[in-house]
Amino acid sequence: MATQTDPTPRIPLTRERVLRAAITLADAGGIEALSMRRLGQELGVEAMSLYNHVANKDDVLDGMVDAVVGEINDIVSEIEMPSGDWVTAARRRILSARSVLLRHPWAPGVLESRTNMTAPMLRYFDGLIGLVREAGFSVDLTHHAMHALGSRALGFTQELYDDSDDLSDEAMMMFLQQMSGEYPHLVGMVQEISHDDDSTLGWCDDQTEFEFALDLILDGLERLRAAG
Amino acid sequence: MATQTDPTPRIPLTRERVLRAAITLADAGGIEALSMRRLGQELGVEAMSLYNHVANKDDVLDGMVDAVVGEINDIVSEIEMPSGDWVTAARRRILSARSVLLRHPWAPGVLESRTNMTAPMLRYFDGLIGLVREAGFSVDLTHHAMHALGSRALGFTQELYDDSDDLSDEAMMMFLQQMSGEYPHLVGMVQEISHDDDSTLGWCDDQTEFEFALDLILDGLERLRAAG
DNA sequence: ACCTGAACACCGTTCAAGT
DNA sequence: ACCTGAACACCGTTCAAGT
Repeated sequence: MATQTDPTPRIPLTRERVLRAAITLADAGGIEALSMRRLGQELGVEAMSLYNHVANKDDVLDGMVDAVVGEINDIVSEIEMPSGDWVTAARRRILSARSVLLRHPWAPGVLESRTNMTAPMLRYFDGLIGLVREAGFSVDLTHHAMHALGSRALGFTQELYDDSDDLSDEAMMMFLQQMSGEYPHLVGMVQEISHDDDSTLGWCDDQTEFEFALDLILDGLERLRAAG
Repeated sequence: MATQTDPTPRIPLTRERVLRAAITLADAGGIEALSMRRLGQELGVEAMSLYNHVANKDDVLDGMVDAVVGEINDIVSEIEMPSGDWVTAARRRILSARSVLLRHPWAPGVLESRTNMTAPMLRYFDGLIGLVREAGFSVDLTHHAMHALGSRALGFTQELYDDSDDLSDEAMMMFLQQMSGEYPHLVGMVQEISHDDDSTLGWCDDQTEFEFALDLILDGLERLRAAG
């Protein structure tokens, strides 16, 4: 008898495991799929047991964000930096951060709902600040730069319009025809753009638009740096 | 007898009144203070009665956003436009939009949570698109410009860090001292900036930072237009 | 036509009770 | 030390019943 091991020994619940399960849940079903009860269920435990390892749901969300930003920091720290070209260096960091966030679509929304900076975020921004300071940015310009980049520094911007469930091409054309009276400039733009493009899919390439705006800002900042 | 009017005749419930009450509630207590039950209570009615005038809570949120964007459209349509200077014209529109949103602090968050464009938003963007097209923007540059501005076109950007409940000056200095080892660049920046500034209040002026980023983007776009 | 009360199916969180 | 069951105080929403 004595200490015969259980046939399926229960892995002990830890904060780590809770957060990992929460991220998996959110990755798969979106953030609205994440409830304390569902999370407990996923871990084979009652929801109330979770409170032995996390303070509350906000603590879970904080932990999830920290894990994702930690993932970003891991990648960024391995990037080799071309010295003397801060624009390329910053660009690489930011696009790397973006690639991580694309795997966690819920992360931007949760990130924006947290108002306090946590250690991993401080670390990320400390690195970016160091980069531009080394490139000769004044303290003031550095400060403005961080605000101008905002969430874009971490690789995301909230889109105001989601074209993921857009109309078919024919339905779209009919819709535009009807709307051209009220919104002539908008409809004109959409029609011309979708005409140029052969793709049946959405007419906005988020990656292209993100990079366009990023380059616009980085170029502007470089101009201000050079002007002194 | 007959139709003697009630001493306090009840104003009939309408969608309009429901939305107005919802906005008042959110302006005063934040968006988390808005529940269907609280809203009914405010209107002297059971929560369930609201469903005779709005489809559901999402419909309420949609209506609230439309009302605010409508307010923006009203102001923007009255602005006189200096012809031939699209940068100034766009700047005025956007800062006007911002001034409206500052009176409805809940609006940015709700705006971002809506993924479908509604009539007032389409109208706002149609106007902005018309403005830059008239200034000689190509269709492609116009499209990029709208994405680059993003929510900034409507006068807001989500800040990643809220310094509204910041530490006192002394506490801040001690905190920075402790953190300078881990985040040397960040701490260095904050220390230098707060040293330059006499204000005891938060060290970031949101309005200044918003305008800096806006001008950076507008100038970049103007450069691309001119290069053309 | 509009409003209500009761009910349903969910939340996050507490607390005393179990082992 | 950790987990549980019951309970509390909230949600949004439905539906049959009232007037």
